[in-house]
Amino acid sequence: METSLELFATRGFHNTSISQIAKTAGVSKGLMYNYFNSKDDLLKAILLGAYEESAEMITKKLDSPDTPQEQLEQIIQQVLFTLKNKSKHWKLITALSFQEDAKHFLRKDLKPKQEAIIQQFTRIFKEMGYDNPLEEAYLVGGMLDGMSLNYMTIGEAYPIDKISQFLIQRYCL
Amino acid sequence: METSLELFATRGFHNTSISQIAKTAGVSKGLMYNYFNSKDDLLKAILLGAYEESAEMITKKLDSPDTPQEQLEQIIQQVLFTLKNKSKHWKLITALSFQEDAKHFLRKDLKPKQEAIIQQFTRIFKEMGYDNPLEEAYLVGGMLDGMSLNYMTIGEAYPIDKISQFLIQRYCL
Amino acid sequence: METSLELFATRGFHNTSISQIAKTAGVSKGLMYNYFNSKDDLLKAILLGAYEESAEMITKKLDSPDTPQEQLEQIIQQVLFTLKNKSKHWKLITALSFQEDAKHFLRKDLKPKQEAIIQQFTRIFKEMGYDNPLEEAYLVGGMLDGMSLNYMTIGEAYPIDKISQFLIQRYCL
Amino acid sequence: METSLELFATRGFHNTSISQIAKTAGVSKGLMYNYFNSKDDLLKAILLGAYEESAEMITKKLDSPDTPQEQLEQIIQQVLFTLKNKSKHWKLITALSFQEDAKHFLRKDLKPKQEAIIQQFTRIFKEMGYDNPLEEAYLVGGMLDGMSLNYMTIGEAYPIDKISQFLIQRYCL
DNA sequence: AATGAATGAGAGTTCATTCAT
DNA sequence: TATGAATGAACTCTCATTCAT
Repeated sequence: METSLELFATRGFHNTSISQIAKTAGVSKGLMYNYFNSKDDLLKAILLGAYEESAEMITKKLDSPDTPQEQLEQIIQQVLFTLKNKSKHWKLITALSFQEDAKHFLRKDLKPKQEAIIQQFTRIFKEMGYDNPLEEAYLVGGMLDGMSLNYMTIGEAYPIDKISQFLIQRYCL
Repeated sequence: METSLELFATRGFHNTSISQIAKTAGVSKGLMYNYFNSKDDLLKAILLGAYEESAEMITKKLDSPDTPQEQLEQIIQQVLFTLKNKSKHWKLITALSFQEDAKHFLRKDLKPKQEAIIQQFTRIFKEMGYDNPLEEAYLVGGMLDGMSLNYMTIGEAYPIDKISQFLIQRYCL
Repeated sequence: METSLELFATRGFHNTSISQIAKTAGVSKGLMYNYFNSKDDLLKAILLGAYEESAEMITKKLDSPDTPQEQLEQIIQQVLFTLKNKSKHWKLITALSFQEDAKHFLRKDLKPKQEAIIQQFTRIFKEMGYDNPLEEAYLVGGMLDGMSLNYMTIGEAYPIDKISQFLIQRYCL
Repeated sequence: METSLELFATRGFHNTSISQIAKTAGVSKGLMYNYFNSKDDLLKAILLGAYEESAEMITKKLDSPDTPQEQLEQIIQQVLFTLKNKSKHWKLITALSFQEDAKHFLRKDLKPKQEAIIQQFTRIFKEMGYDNPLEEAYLVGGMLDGMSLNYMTIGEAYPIDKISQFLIQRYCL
């Protein structure tokens, strides 16, 4: 699964063959089918793992008792941390979200998570006294998505730390 | 090329066969190879077309003699307009930017365009008297990217007009 | 289709690979899929051909205006002729009738044909004044089936001509 | 072996995997290879068992001291009994007899048995005073084969009891 | 005696590409 | 210019068989 994630994320799902995965992982092609019924099955297993590992990280600290500013900062830091540590998971998920056939599977689980984050943002901005908390939430949410997109495609060449630091300074201090 | 773009964008490059394109376009498989040396070649031709049609739209009005605020609004409107009218182009480009092997080709042309926009933003924010014009430019640029990402994957369910309106109101009025 | 029939009939459907057929027929594996969507499709095409060519031969002369004895002889001769000239078709069909999954397809077309023959026999025996025409029909029908079975599996070593001659002499003279 | 016979007869040899047999029989795949060197070996063992159990049944009562008519009836009854009680064995054997590569193995043992029956029939018909005892033997033998074929492929829908009863009445009473 | 993880050859199938027409 | 029959490499997947335990 690790090798698969690695290859799926860097070369794309359809661009990665089972043979390739098996050879890279140092096992036989046949063995893969002892653990996963199909290539799609393997993908699903990886995505499920990604959800449990990453999506949870993003939402786990949201109900802490801090000030709205601190909460917002925590979420941003959390997104940043997840993005850096689980970049392959997110790269894969984002890439798949462009494929019509994979969408159905992703939508089911991905959408609620996204909406939960937007709701958190909205609540926080409301507590911070903003006039249009929902719109502000969408702005910041979009900002984080855009930041992620750039980091995922460009990688370390994208000055993610400086930007996120500026974002925090802008909204939380 | 039109049919190819349509299919590549909705079904994915690897998920679309030459036969499929030919049949949809109403020509023979063989004829395609009179105009394009390979499937990759066809993709490159489409991407080049996409650049000429879309990327240009984004940058064309930047040297107009308006106020910085008006210039910023114009760029945002331009991005919005392009996103809506050339959504297939951008969907394809963005989806491909996740694949390591396609990156080389894209990077070459895509990066300068992106940097040009960031520079425009930076100049504008400097003229508007912002303290950290570069960082501010990255924020707004990221915001537009995030907005685009959401629109490309979610589609009309994403309230792109309301959000972009709010963005303009926030920065330009 | 000719090569496929040959191989399916002698080696069995599951025992014959597409590669084998293609190589024997002197074409590429890929070409097979220009004409047949799948191996099953190929089999169906062959079986349909078999029906049109053979089953028809068996029933075509049944409404001739001869005496019952002559009619019976004609049917027997027809079966014999078909068996000898289309032995591969019948070998394949009979072999398949043992496979649970092929049965559905075969039953649909095969059963009516069989019943038609039994009915012809019954009518003939009734006209010939037999006491139990239906039972007699089943006997002769079974006899022909058994004769076919032996001829299909043993081949020329089975004295089919002598036996059918005796059968005719027994019932028709 | 029991499970294998069951599966081979109903689903076909090539359609039945070792895994399937092992799972159905409740043992491990590996264990099967402690008792049989290969899948072919397993098939041979089953076929040998089939011969010992079934073919013997058919011939065992032939040298009884009854009248020819009674002997003939006994053989027919025996075939009928065997067919009904060992239908899976015969189904498998008959299905295999269509495959060129299995033939060699089957021919060796099957042919003598068949010829023995024909000889018995011939002797009986000679004792009964028939003019062409050998031909008559072939007719009745073929009749039994045809009856078996129909019963094996159609199953209970084939009126085997009525037909065999009529056959007995025809020749033995 | 018994297991099942592991292998690899080979199955059916797809598809980018070529080329005679 | 235009076709589509033909190819062959590569794909996903299956399964008989082996072997360390």
